[in-house]
Amino acid sequence: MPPPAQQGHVPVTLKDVAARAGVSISTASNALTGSRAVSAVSVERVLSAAAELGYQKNEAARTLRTGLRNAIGLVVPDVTNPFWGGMVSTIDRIAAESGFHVALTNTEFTPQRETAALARLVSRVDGILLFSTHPTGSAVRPLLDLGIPVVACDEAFELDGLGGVYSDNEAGARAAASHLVDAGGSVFGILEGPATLTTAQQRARGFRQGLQERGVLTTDIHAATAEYSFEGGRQGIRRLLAENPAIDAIFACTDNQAIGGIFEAMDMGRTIPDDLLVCGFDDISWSSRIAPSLTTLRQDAEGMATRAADMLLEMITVGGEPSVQVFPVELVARDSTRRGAGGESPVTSL
Amino acid sequence: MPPPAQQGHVPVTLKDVAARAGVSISTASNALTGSRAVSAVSVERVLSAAAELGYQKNEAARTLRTGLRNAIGLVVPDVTNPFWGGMVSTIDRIAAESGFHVALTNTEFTPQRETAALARLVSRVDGILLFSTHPTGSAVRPLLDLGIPVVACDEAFELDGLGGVYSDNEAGARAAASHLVDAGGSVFGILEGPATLTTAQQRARGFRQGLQERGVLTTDIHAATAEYSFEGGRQGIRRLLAENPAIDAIFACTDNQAIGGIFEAMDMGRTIPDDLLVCGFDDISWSSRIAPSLTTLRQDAEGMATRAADMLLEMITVGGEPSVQVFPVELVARDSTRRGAGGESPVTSL
DNA sequence: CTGAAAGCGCTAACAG
DNA sequence: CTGTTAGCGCTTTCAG
Repeated sequence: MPPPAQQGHVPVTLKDVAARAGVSISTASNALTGSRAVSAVSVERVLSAAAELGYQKNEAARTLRTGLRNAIGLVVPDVTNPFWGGMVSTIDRIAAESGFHVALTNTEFTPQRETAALARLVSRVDGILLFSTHPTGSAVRPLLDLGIPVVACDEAFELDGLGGVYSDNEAGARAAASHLVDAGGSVFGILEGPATLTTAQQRARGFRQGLQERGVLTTDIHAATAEYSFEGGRQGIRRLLAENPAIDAIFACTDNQAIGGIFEAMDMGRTIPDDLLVCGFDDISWSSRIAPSLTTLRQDAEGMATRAADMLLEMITVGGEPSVQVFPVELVARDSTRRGAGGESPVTSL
Repeated sequence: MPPPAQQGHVPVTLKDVAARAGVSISTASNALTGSRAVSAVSVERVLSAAAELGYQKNEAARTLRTGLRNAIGLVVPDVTNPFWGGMVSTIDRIAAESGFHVALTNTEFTPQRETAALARLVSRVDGILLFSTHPTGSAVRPLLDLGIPVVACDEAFELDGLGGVYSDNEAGARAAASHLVDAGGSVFGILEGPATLTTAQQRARGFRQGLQERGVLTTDIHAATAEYSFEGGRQGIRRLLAENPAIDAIFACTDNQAIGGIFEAMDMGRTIPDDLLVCGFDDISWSSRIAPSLTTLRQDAEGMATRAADMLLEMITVGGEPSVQVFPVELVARDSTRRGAGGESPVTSL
């Protein structure tokens, strides 16, 4: 009968396992990793020795030797927002399937935390998935020079050697403009996002372009800047409507803003969609739940997260080349822009 | 003039820095870490050499030598749910302040992913914050035996040596019962959670107790099991109301369920709160946004996350003892249980 | 205050 | 198929 399994705080090393199995350290290692042929008997003995001792591979030692950390860094602005939360969930699942773990940093939109996270991650992960809110080359260039694969996601980031996975924000926003004109809008408000966010810039630009194409005059377009949040939307729309009471159609850069805006507008006595049309961007799950349900541009969050994770893992494991991929978005028309008749939710791909 | 800074994929080691600074490796190390007194001149030379070469400390080597990983594992069921998302955000902030990074795993409520995550985390982190949905000692006991600090959070988990941070679920649910009776409920429905979740058990038990204390007969209490999600709530309430149309008050174990339930009930033609009173649990941000706003039991998510992270970091860094801490919850009465007059949102601490 | 050297646990040559 | 051995880069004795 074998002695009792190793307990307590003294770590069990490969040496212990080898000794108990009566083989050399390298045979024990190879039996465990399978990187070299080992006789069935030895494998069996090593495996049971490891199990009896409760052996746990020391990842730090393996990393030091091989240079592989089996970890990816994930830098996002706000996991509380279901748009990013869902992507985090997808990425975590894919990483886990490949045996990678995810080192998460939530920056809360601050450049300091983003920069700090990047610096901290350098020597701890094999690659980084970056949802940047302050895309400065100076923080990312060094990573690339160090040979660390980086894939930017959601927020566009132009840099040589950087992978990218984005939505077609401009096309989506143009479609929003056209849809709001069709729905009966005549004086327009834009709830823009913070200036550092490329998604905010692209969506605002696309929306203006779209209105212009439909012949709307610049004097009938008003804008306010607001945080990418429910509260940001409330405040933004309050300012917008206070300064320009004639506004009868609003485009918000995110659903969170749009929903905050809807609630604020209703509190101000507006009726949606009759007094005010509202269109968001993202299609978070809550958008179809609130009343009135929110017309929005659906991003393929799942698809983008999957592509970004796959691209990064390929860059890490087989030296895959970074590429830039743009995902189409689709207009989901709901009650917030549907005057008169109710009905189903038609979806238009762009 | 010094040669150009090191670029490219060849990693810069401490040896390189020491050579360039003209000091020994140990002096370079001490200059960087400050663990031993070093002359001002040497410090200066080492620091500038490190900066010029773009030196990045190799964390794996440091970990191998010191045994410190400066990482905590965070295992949660669903980051998409703002209740957990918010806690993840808080924990990440606190960890980052102490120089720790967070290895996140999203289990999506599956025991396999939880077990796998725990196994993968053992040799990669200094401690684990566990939001378990399948609290089995067999997965956690080994971690404790290995000397890895573990703090359970949200879902109660009884095990020697395990830290714990929980809400007082029973007291909260009792308060919900009393509140629903006061609000005019007479036939009650419970939207229970999955049986493996201790929060679900505690809340259901507390609610039944509370009803009993108020003299409600067992025959007037009906229950259905549902996932902790919006869709789970929809389905659960549909079954509940189909089988027991007399139900006029519902207690859901989570706000997500409650909100799904409200929407489903309204789709079924019920008016809330007049036909049906609804009370949730959590107080996620959306609960105050929907119409009718949701009466619920507010958990101190921020406080719990802070306490859990602090406790874990103390256990890791100064050998702090694990303890079990229960946070009070408070009833937030809103429109979903307020028949007749509208008004503000009174809050009752328990 | 500084340097030389040991060694953390593992993998991957390099011999058998 | 197996064993011996040389480090991966760092921190930390141990000697000056």
